[in-house]
Amino acid sequence: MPKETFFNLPAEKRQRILDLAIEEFAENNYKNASISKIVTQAGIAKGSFYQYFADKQDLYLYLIQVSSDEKSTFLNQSPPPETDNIFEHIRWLISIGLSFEFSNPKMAQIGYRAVFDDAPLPAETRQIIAEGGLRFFAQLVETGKSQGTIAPQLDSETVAFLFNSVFMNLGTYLLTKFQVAPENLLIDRGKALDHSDILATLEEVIGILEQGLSPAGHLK
Amino acid sequence: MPKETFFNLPAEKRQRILDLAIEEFAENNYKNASISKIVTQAGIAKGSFYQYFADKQDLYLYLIQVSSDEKSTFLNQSPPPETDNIFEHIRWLISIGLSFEFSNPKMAQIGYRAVFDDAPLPAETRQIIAEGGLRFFAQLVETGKSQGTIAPQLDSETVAFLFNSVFMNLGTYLLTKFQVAPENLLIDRGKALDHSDILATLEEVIGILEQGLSPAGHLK
DNA sequence: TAAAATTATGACCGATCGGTCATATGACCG
DNA sequence: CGGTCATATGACCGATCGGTCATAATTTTA
Repeated sequence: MPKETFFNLPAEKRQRILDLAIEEFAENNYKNASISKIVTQAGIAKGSFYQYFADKQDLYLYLIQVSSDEKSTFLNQSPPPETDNIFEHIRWLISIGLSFEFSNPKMAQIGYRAVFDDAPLPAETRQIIAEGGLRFFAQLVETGKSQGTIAPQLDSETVAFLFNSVFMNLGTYLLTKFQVAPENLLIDRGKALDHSDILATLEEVIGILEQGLSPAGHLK
Repeated sequence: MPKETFFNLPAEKRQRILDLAIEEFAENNYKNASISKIVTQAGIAKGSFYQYFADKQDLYLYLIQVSSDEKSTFLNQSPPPETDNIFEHIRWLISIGLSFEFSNPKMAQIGYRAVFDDAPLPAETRQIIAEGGLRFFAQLVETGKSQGTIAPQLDSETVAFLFNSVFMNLGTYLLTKFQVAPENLLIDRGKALDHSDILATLEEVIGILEQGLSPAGHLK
């Protein structure tokens, strides 16, 4: 947690530091992200930074939290679908996740790094994040099996891995495929996904998985 | 390319340096991989290293080449299947790729990093590697469409992305899922994939994709 | 064996890093 | 005004990095 001094800062200055920190940690892994660079670009003294944060990790964990909070607000903006079909549920989840990634690509990037990097997360937190994706999808798969939308003889863990692999990179893929400029995102905050071509691609991917996992074809 | 001095070294010493370098670059990205650490562990003077290699990048590019050569020998060890079905072809390709990854996990890791890291590859080389996976799969998808094994209305680029995402991480997933110990790999060099449970999982993943992409269910 | 060529060495360099600290600045209060 | 207290500063520290170079040790050649 940042020190009180940081929160006493003029909002503009505080935000400038935060923005530069987000950019630095989005572009570099934990070790390579440079405090020196942040303070130089922010136009503050090195010593000032350490009046705001205990150390590098303090800043990093704060960024993780800010990023997580931001994503939560996205999830609360639109209600979950009422259907029981897990693929409907995934459609909803992923499209919200994409909205977040499209309007906060840097924050999303920090989140990804948190999973794969050498980041100094508390062991507990790291475990939760790392297994979170797989566990979460594994749970969905179980539900899908009991609904009859996923072939029961498939290995749940493997299917969860499949989901995880695909959706992990989908945001970045769509960003490059449709050449979405960051400016457009900030304006449309949360509405960027209204582009029908993006949604169509998402639909295609989920459709392939839905058909591939359906019990119909897996009658050995 | 290493200097002649490096190749004049006693084979044992040369290999020791190479092994430590492979380990260092497998565990760290380019910037964090430390020459100082390598020479310390190898028991040679810093200056000696620079008698063998022009600089850090020289060593790195050599590792990439060694890794690439090693994988080539794997591909030449077993002949491609005679079938025209691209899923058969993928089965063959991926199982060979897994053989390589299972018996040379560190080299494979260096290859992955080459795609995602900030590695100082010649722009040309980087482009080839980065787009290689996608382009390659996209070509396969086109073939699959003309064979009638992939629904023609699907976006080839998106399907290629799907393949790429899944197979990119499959090796690591299988390594952890089946807790394969590195020692076993080195002994069985290339035979590690004989474990039927591993092959069964690979089969499951390809089966899901094959069914998901088949034209049968995509009749809109 | 003496000269020449090759290889090995580690102190040293400048740059960068995260982090510290004595000191300066300036706002607020009595 | 004087005093207090939060904030700002940047020189400085030790560690690590990639890379250099004069010199020493060793091997090869004549």
